[in-house]
Amino acid sequence: MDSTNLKMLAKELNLSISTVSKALRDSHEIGESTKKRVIALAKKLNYQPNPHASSLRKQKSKTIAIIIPEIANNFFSLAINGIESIAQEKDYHVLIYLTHEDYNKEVNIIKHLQGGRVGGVIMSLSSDTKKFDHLHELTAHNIPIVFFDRICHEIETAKVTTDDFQGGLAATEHLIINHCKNIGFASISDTLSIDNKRMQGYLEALNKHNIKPNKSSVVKCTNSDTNNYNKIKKILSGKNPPDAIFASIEKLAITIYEVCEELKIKIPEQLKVICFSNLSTAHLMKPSLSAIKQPAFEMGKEAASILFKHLDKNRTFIPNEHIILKSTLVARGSTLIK
Amino acid sequence: MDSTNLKMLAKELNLSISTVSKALRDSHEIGESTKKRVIALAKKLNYQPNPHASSLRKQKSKTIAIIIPEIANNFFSLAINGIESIAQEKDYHVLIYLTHEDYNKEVNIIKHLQGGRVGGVIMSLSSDTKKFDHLHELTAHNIPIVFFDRICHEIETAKVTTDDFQGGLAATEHLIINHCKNIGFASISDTLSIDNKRMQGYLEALNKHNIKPNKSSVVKCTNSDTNNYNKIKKILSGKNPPDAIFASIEKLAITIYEVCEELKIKIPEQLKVICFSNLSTAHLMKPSLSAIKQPAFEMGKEAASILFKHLDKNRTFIPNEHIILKSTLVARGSTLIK
DNA sequence: TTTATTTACGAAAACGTTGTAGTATTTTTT
DNA sequence: AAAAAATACTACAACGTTTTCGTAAATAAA
Repeated sequence: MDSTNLKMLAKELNLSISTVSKALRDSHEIGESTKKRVIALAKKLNYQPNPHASSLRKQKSKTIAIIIPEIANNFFSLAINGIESIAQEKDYHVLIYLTHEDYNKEVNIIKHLQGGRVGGVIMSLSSDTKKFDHLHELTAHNIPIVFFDRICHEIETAKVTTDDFQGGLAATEHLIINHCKNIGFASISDTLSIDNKRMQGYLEALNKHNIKPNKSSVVKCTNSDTNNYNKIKKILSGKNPPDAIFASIEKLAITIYEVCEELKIKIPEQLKVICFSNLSTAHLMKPSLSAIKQPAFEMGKEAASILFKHLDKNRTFIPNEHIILKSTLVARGSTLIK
Repeated sequence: MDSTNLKMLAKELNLSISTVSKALRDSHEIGESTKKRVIALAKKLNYQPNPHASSLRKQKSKTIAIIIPEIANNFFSLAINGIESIAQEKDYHVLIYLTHEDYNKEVNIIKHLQGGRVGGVIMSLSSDTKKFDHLHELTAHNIPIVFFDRICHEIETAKVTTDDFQGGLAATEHLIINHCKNIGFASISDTLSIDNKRMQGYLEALNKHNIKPNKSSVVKCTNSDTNNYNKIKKILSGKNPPDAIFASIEKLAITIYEVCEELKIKIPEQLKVICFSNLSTAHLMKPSLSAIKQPAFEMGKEAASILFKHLDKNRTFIPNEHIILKSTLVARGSTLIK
């Protein structure tokens, strides 16, 4: 790291370090001709200011952290894309942390960030996060958090989600309209707000159409794929199996497809499937997967915009605000009446 | 950012800053009882060292950058997963940058990193990168780069790929064995080494089986999906269309599926398709997609391990080394003889 | 007992920036 | 012509660490 610094530029130009620093930041205190000389040499020597020195001095870092449960998932990678697009534009840097749905990892990551490595955080909760002390602590250290999708109501800040209740309602009504009578719901978490909202939408749809919810049709899934596989298999091979399942997340729909393959259950004839999903190959699946598609990219953009807006103004407290973007139902083969 | 720092700890404990600093890093210069006192208070006050100060002083940052063309792609997100798993273990932080296959963005990102924000870089080239000055410059600034998948031969360093030639050979032979006579190749880039290698494997397979390569069967694709769509459509609707296509990357196979849907070409009956892919839903597609599957997660892990090994030893120069991991052919419906 | 050596700490100088508080000039105002 | 203000710079003190170099006191070796 023996790269050019202000000192070297100053010596070369016979100027003081302060003058060079100010010239590069286009201060009015510096004469035009000097500015030009400085900028020319800086360019020639490919000067890049040392970000650590700068962050230390200014006590802020033009860096944010994204904390998400996983990355091999279209929703989250699209959201990252959205965040990154704004970050690149605003000249911010993006650190990425994965919790792998593990509360302890989430806590560790957050603790680490208390040191001031980042100016702010954009995050989506791990599915087994039930306590929020670590998040309170972070905001107490003046590091703002903006939540997207898997938000935390306990923290006063900005939150970006889609209309999950509406989505759950629409998905379930779509199934009802397509003649399903015994509709199951596959959930991922008891605590996650989005999961609850989706389930409430589901229940509301049943209620609206005078279908009384069958308690055994709600499959509480976990982070273990094999576990989920077995649970779903049990339900689908039991007596009085559902004729449709609305899955809270894409991963569960995949598992449902796999179980159906093993059990030779035909989708959509015997079982209709719909889920929240951003799969790019949903339309090429067998059968093509009906989905509630979230504007993942826009959600990322929105969350990032809000965060940067506050960081740029040195506001470390972000008031409560709930941005709700619309998701859209894309009906495909998996819910088709045959 | 008014978090506890060494000064506060020192004052509280009636010790000097140096003593506290040394105690926290378990220096032999400090007595056991003092160490305990310091550590206890640090824990109580939730002390996190300021990473900027530390990086500035030590002239290294426990941070690396991942530079990749895109993220909404299973291969790259799995690779990130692999990198992150090692980073978390080694207590490194990971910055992420996307080039969106744009050479100019790649150059800008690299230039930015010259300031010393990161200790090293793990990257996969953009598909339109033909010049490598920016990369040479970065290594000249003592910031090592480890390449994975889309590697750059011009830079002397470690590179992690799969056996792309073998993969191309295997994929093509698989098609030949399945009675294909007129096999096309869909490429993404003239310059990308992996693409070339895969194509060479393809050509070698043809040669080995005495099939003379049909020049018009090599589709040179770009970064524009619609462009690719049209090119593929043209070939498939022209006269003497291929009876199989081997696509260099997954995205192109998706496009082929889409074109076939429009043209009502049946896969695999009329056209067999195989590609390099890490799609998690390949087995659920219609038809299920035959693929050369790369060990993306392991590639990321490997690249990260090599980089961290050097960084931990303060070696900024990484000697040439080419790690070649095995990819595996997974034959599925899209190449089945019917 | 005297001289080394070890132990346990502290003072101070970096690291590269940025921002405040000067200070000579020059220019403008009275 | 004197006073005020603007211009174009420089010196220096932070920011929070880490590390080198001291240095007393305690212990060991001579």
